[in-house]
Amino acid sequence: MNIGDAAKGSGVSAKMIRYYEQTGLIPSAGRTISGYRTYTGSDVQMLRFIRRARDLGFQVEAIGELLALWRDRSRHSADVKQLAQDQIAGLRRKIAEMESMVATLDHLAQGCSGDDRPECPILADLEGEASLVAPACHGGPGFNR
Amino acid sequence: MNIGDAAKGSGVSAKMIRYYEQTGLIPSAGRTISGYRTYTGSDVQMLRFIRRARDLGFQVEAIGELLALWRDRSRHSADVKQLAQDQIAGLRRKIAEMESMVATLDHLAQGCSGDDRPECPILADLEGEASLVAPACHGGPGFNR
DNA sequence: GCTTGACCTTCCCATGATGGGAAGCCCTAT
DNA sequence: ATAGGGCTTCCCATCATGGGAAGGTCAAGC
Repeated sequence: MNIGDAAKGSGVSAKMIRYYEQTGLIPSAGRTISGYRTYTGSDVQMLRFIRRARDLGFQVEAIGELLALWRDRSRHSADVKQLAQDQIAGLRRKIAEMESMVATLDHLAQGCSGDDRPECPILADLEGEASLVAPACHGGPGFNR
Repeated sequence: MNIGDAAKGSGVSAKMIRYYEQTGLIPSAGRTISGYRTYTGSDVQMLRFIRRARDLGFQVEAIGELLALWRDRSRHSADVKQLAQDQIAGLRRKIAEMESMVATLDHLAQGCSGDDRPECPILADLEGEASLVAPACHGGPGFNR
């Protein structure tokens, strides 16, 4: 089948299939005499594997390792598990970062009247007036006055 | 002061200061006769504002809006709050996505023996065998054998 | 057979925020 | 005057993805 069908069948765009080939994530596809790439059912399965891994947030580099393990019948599941756990750890780290941002923003937004007055603890905080909770102040530390 | 001092004082790299100028986020800095950019204390304060906003995950485009509101003395705090809440919503959406990935991965990893055997529900899932929990197949659940 | 439209190819460019590095000018302290 | 560090611009790279142009190919319908 042609690249368009492989794309439809796998959920990976034709652009990305070519990109994956170019970067070596997947082997070069066969070609027709006229130069069209050809794909088999198992190629589509591999592409679907890749798409699922992407959906789980794996970087392309890690997907390369996953594919290698997938193809290796004498793999140790411990190696796969390790990749998954690294991925989990990375995601948890990013989640924690973002949760910290949300906490700060939420805190600041709650202190903001949100009406037509200009005073705003959010801007005051960004300005670096004081700590996270810096009230609209403009006159020194207001948070324990 | 020169760009290096502004960078040190604000926590924004010289590279990024030039980039922000180039993209119009900040106005063009003054120049000495010989072409060096010059910065004032309030420029540094603006840069610090930008860096804090970045630390809260705001995209540069949103920071432009925040800066405009910051400079606008007749702003309505409601507009600032709206930006903050949009940011919170965006972060929460990404967090939810990642949490879903973690949940799936965690689930799969727990079903993986993680030893020297090749069977692995993680790969089986990526392969698209069945549902999230697809056990190492060819013979039923292996992880509680 | 020829046309048409859909598909394929390669190549270049763009994203967003950031860094690296080179070539060359400037400034200051010795 | 010379050395060193800082500044300038310009180009390139990241990472995964898409857009689009120019041109070749294929299959269906007339």
